Amino acid sequence: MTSKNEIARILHEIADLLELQDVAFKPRAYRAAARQVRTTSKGTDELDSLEVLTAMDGIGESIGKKILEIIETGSLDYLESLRKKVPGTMVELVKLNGVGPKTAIKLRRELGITSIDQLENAARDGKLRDLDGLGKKTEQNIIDAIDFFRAHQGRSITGHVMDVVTKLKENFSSIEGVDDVVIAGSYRRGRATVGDLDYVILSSNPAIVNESVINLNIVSKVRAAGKKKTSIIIEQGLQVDIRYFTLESYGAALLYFTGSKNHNVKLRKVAIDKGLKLNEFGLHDGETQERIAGRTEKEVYGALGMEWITPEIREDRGEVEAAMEGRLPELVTRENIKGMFHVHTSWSEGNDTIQEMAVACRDAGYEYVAICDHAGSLGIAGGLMDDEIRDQINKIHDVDTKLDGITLLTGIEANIDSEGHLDVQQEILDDLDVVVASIHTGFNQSREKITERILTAMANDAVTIIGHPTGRLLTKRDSYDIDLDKVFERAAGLGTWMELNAYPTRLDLSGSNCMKAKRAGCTIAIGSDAHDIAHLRYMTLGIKTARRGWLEPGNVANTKGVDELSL
DNA sequence: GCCGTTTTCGGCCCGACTGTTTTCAGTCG
Ligand SMILES: Nc1nc2c(ncn2[C@H]2C[C@H](O)[C@@H](COP(=O)(O)OP(=O)(O)OP(=O)(O)O)O2)c(=O)[nH]1
Ligand SMILES: [Mg+2]
Ligand SMILES: [Mg+2]
Ligand SMILES: [Zn+2]
Repeated sequence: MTSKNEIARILHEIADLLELQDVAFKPRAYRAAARQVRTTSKGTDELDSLEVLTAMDGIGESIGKKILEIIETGSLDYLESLRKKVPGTMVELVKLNGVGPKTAIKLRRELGITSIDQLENAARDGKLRDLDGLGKKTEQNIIDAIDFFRAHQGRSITGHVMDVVTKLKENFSSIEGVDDVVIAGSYRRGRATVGDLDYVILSSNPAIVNESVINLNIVSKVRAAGKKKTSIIIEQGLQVDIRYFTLESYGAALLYFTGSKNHNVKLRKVAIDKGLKLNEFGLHDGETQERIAGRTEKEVYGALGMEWITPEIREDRGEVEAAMEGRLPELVTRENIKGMFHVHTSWSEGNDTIQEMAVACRDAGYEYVAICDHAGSLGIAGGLMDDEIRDQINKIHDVDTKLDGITLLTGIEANIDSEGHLDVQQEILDDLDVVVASIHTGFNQSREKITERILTAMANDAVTIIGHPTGRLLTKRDSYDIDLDKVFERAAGLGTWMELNAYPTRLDLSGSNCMKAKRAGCTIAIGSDAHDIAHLRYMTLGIKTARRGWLEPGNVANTKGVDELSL
């Protein structure tokens, strides 16, 4: 059976191909439908009737029937016919900065160009400058865009840019005439990866400030620089977008630049329905254009009839409706987090001793920490063999007795083998407080097989947490193929916790998967997976991800006190 | 292609910057 992700991928591809034929509005409709399919809490097997499908927002008769065809036959005639009309490589073209659907279509029509390689040859041969609407500058811009695309494509891991974000803020703040600097965009929303960094700068003299900004020595390229916004490239090809605003617009500006785009569009529709107009300068009367709100985000939301919405959930996934009806959830916060699961020490491949890790957790304000080093029977490098785990249990008890102010829990990160069994003696597992069971091998097994491995692992009473349940490594490796709906349902029944692994390259479960897990009735344990005390700070990413999944304190195991854990 | 407590047809968010153009299209945020 075709998975929801695969159906969504097909709908996306249709949108891309339609866009490259200059079809209006349909691409948006297909993308909206794809989003619905990807995020629905219904299982694929429930999507087998037109009634169910068309009941979903953004899915009508036409797309509904196409989804049915995909589910029933595994393919889609409409997609095949589109693929015949538009070469697949053409979607590369619009990934280039400055090249959109109109240009791509023109390039194909006038010069037969359908790939980046062909475009590069034509540009270097000076063939683009004579096209209607293009010129020498555009030709050079396209050459630059191709170079840039090849050198640095892709998004950045949020945990890896945290220091850059702080440094930039300091840089901008120290410029004469800058009154405030706020990081907005996907970073403020707490996404696991960011496409760029977006800053709102408060200033009554943007012209002078902008001059200083583009002359900072961190700037490697100025993409665009105008009176109200500027876009620069800094180290490693990271793009930084800046918008300048004044106080009366500051809230509306933050709202706009924090996004998401879908959230913005939804708010603007709400405004229209009320006879108003929302832009980044404020909320305005539709007729007189008089400003109604704009100084703070709260003021704008309020004037639209809503409570203030926390940035992490501004994704148009029901938060606008919830805010209008006054039923926004109270999301988990750092203050709610009492304990730390899943840290590594020098006993396996961590950098710090049990004692050092425990002290760092205590000083960070946690009441307990579960030491969960790698088990090694499956050949995991640096992992502990059974006798070493026994020794470590004694050591952990030892440190726990001697150290005040924090409780140490014994634990292990055991490996789920290709049959779903764990690579640690059952007797030991039964003794441990916290058993994290993770898949570290056999990623290429079938969806059925991998799902079955996890279900088998969960059937083991000793297992507390399923570690990084999808196995994704951000920007490196996709998740293995797994039926999460099934896993969540079983986990909810058994009381097994799902990990939200807070390590920057994982953040697994993702926010949207946390949301599904919550709806299924699961408890989520935020695991730091720290291999060094310096990694403990990444818990903030884990908490933001949990908030993105609409998790409330009651959904998160770490909010329990050590006596309430019932391990 | 989807949608509708003002609509079943006619909208679909709104604005800044660039490069090309003699008044604005295209792209991007
Ligand atoms: N109203 C409106 N706002 C937009 C649009 N595109 C972007 N924005 C706003 C919302 C975005 O969060 C914000 C920054 O744009 P970005 O392209 O940097 O997106 P964002 O940071 O959300 O994601 P990213 O990780 O950078 O890909 O600008 C748009 O088409 N319409
Ligand atoms: Mg951004
Ligand atoms: Mg941006
Ligand atoms: Zn692991």
